Amino acid sequence: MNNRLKVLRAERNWSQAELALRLDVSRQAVNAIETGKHDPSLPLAFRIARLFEMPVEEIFHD
Amino acid sequence: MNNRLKVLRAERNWSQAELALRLDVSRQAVNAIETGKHDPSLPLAFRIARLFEMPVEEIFHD
DNA sequence: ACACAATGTAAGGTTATGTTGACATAGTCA
DNA sequence: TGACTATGTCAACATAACCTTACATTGTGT
Repeated sequence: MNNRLKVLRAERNWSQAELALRLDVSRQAVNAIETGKHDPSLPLAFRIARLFEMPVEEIFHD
Repeated sequence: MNNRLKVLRAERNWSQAELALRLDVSRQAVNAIETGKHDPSLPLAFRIARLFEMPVEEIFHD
């Protein structure tokens, strides 16, 4: 699973810590997703999509 | 996470076993998702969406 | 150069997701 | 009735996801 998290975050000038806070996960969890270490759970993927106000499919691929 | 799997499957007259085959998971995994025992992983959610040819958001809620 | 913020990474743990195998129940059909 | 299908469920297990704590590295600004 590829994702555009890093770009979307950069567009908003958020740090990983800031994003983590908004998603209610640890900064390391955000980092792990961005660096492709693992995929988010479905509920977390939905929280991410809602936060960036776009469909899940526009953030995650493959 | 709520989902419309059971309905979508019924619309196509597929058994859980048939759906499981198409998704390349066990029948029990399909059953567990339908009965709300757990959420699918993000990759599996994408496979489901692709199979039913609709956005992830139209199948899963909450 | 120095301090500090941001990011990457690692170890060790808990919970979630998915597997196989097995069994119970209800419905269908020859 | 007896065989078969679909569904729900359980147990035991493996791996993935996510957590915390901690430390290393990289980037930024004075």
